[in-house]
Amino acid sequence: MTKPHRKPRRHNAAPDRPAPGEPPRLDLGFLNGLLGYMLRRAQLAVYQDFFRTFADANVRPAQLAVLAILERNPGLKQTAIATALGIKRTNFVGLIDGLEGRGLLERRVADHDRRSSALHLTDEGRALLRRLKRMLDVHERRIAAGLDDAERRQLLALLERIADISRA
Amino acid sequence: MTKPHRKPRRHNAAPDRPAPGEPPRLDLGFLNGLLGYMLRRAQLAVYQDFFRTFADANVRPAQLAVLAILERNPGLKQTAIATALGIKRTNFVGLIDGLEGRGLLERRVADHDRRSSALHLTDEGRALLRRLKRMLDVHERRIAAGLDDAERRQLLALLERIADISRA
DNA sequence: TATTGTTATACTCTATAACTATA
DNA sequence: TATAGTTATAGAGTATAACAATA
Repeated sequence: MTKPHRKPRRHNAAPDRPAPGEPPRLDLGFLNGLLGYMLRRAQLAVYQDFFRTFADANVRPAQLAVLAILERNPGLKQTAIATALGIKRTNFVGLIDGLEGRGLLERRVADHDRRSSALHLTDEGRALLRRLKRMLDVHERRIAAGLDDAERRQLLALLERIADISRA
Repeated sequence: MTKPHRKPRRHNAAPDRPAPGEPPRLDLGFLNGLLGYMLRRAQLAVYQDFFRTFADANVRPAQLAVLAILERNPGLKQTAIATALGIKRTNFVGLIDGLEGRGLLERRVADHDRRSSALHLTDEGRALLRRLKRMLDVHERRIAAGLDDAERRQLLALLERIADISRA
């Protein structure tokens, strides 16, 4: 998956190449009409817009997802969030370290189980989240710009059915 | 993006944890109803099925895409394919090395420009492609299992409109 | 014994910089 | 000067293994 990773870091010499407006339109053979291929292209376009939108706030999709879940479920255990998001708990550690280091959330020893960390948003985290929700609104409107409300809802419903094939 | 990377390599001791059927169903807050979030989840499910389907053939999505384009456009230059797929030419080298090393395609010095490599499928590449197309058929039917024909076509159309926001 | 959080580590994907051989 | 292919390298994301503290 082509993830637009970061803002281009400024170095000292000539880059690989400037992206020339559009990729050459050539016949993609049987790729056309494949759900997997179109899904990937759509996801890529959305990620592009996401990174552009949240560059200032320096927030990545997984980070926003954590904040969103935590807003609704204060005190949730670290691993519960990780599994809900499909992230291995081992990779989740660094993600939470980052958010905690920025003062957006804090780990508290959980009641009744001193192994687990219960996560809580800080005031600063809640404040940032308010700002992020406004940015998200802009982002969402931009990527759904070509769709009317009924189409947007239908796309969401169809995507949900695709996403659920794994538990069929 | 959570890409199912490889077949689990067998090591010598206990793994991180067995994935227990389903992630706990908890309230995801404002993530629900977001195009970007549902798109990611759908893409993930499709990738899961793709890797499962093509594990035997040991073919990844980008590799299949190259073979598909090459079948329709024999002799296309390396960089033309790379840009069409949104892959940087610098990262494309290894991909083509792999396919060439497996005898599936070959690089030929292009007529009129000895800098470029014109890519051509070998007989072996064409043979594998026939097999891959049958596997792809199974894969595609599986991920679209919950949709009738009209729904599948509509999903493709909606995805295409999302994918095109970048060139708006 | 099993689970939570953690560190260490490896592989893949994507990115930039710089080289070469051609044009 | 510019372009095609290439190498080297770095940063994310995701994977497994193993350990300490706790259950």
